[in-house]
Amino acid sequence: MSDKPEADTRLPSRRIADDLRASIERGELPPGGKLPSERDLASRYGTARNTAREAISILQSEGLVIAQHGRGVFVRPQTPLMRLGSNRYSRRLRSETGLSPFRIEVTKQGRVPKAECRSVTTEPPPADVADRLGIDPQTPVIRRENWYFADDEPVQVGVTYIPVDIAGDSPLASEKKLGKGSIYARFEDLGYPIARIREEISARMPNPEEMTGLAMPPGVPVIEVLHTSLDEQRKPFEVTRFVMRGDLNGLDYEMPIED
Amino acid sequence: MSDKPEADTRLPSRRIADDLRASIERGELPPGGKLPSERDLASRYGTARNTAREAISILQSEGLVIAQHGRGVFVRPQTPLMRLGSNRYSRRLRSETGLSPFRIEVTKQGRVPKAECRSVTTEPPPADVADRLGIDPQTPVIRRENWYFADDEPVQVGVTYIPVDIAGDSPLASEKKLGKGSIYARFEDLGYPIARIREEISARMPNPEEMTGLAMPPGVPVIEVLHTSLDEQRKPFEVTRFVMRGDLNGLDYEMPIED
DNA sequence: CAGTGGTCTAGACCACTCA
DNA sequence: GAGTGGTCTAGACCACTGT
Repeated sequence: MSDKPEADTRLPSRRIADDLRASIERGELPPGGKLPSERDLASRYGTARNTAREAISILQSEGLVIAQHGRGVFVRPQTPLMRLGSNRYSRRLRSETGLSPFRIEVTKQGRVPKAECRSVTTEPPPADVADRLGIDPQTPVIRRENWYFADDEPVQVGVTYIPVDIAGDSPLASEKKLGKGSIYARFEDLGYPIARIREEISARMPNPEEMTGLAMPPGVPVIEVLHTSLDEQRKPFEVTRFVMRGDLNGLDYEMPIED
Repeated sequence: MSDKPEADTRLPSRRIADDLRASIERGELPPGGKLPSERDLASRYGTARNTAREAISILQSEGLVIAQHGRGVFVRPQTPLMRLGSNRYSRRLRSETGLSPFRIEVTKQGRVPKAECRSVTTEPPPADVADRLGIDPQTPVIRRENWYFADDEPVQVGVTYIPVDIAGDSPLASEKKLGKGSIYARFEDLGYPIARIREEISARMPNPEEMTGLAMPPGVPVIEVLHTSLDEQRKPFEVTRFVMRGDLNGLDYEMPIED
């Protein structure tokens, strides 16, 4: 009856993927819910198991589902993003709470924050960092590598580069605790109050090291932020490269229009 | 002789992927260069073709290579990113050049910019947009959909939402040309000079519509920017959601530290 | 036309999880 | 031990690109 039934020209793998995606979007498969097994899908659609598997890998690359060996394939639960804001650097926030914005954000989500300085070394900086610092790429600088966790899950890494003639033998150059307030309180001690920031943002897929280091599920990009701190004379005194899991982090800037 | 030769415990597909990735990183396979064919790799490594194919799909999901049907698999050439900056909204830049920052950036790269307003409608906004505008999600607003191209390649989409009581029957509410200067010149005409902006940034994999609309290669994320324009009383008067190809676009903010 | 990637089949064995 | 995903094989046919 009615229209002539158009043949479904879609490939079997696409058809399975489309059906599953629709189920997810309609909410029939809720976040955290379990998809049918590969063997199940294959027999239901009358295909080989590999074809059902291909369908799932499409959804995986879209970041919609996550497979767990021996358990099943699950709809990726939507964790609310941590919103790192431009107020991250606010002096008032720093002194009022005594907490870093990272700790505030994570705590707000009911998770337990942890930050850890994994290494402090002296070495020549990458070319883009040297450029932002306005120095020669051969000149060694202090390099501090920081890891940030929520409930012991790694969520971002920050690598900070500081010219040696600025850090001197201050706490910034040593592996010991930085002391009260954030790293920017130490820069202030040294006569470099933070007055302006520049943040260059890009998104890309993680490389294998980031994939394991940040325990990234497939189908999730990273956000890379190249941060530069400027003092009142607009002189750069510190550059940090942040790499963050894109499924857990976001950015939130509010700023005046200048000119 | 020497050490006992440790067995290579890596899976065949990983081994092939690792070898190819190393070749790319060493520059033996330069950007734009062609990888060996799948059948080639399979026979070289003594595996089935599917295994070589799996290796390539790993590199593809890392955004390192791009496959072209009937031609081969190629190392993804690195196009320089367009850096959209906070100066995007600068009044001075607007009046000095008469060009939008998008046009300036694309032209700087030796490509031909094109912007096109694809539709202007009136409808209820998405929940997050209504929230930023401080209005009820049921209230219809003006919706303007803009597409941006470089050399006729789509690079980003922007969907702008404007409360009806602000747009009125001004050019903002019609499909006609907006006139000299950018859209912000029109808001200024209406008594809404842009004084501050808020930009909320996230990264994710494209959904199927974005994939086709922006002609996205696999293994490339999108950057989503939820932009809010505020007037001198910090009243929001416009929200735009930008979705940009992550392999062609980046952001560049410079701002003062407030407080 | 030959060569390429895209999709699929029908099996197989392994590693992991959970009752 | 039953059920799950992870990997692999050895084929097949198709669609697309080049000459």
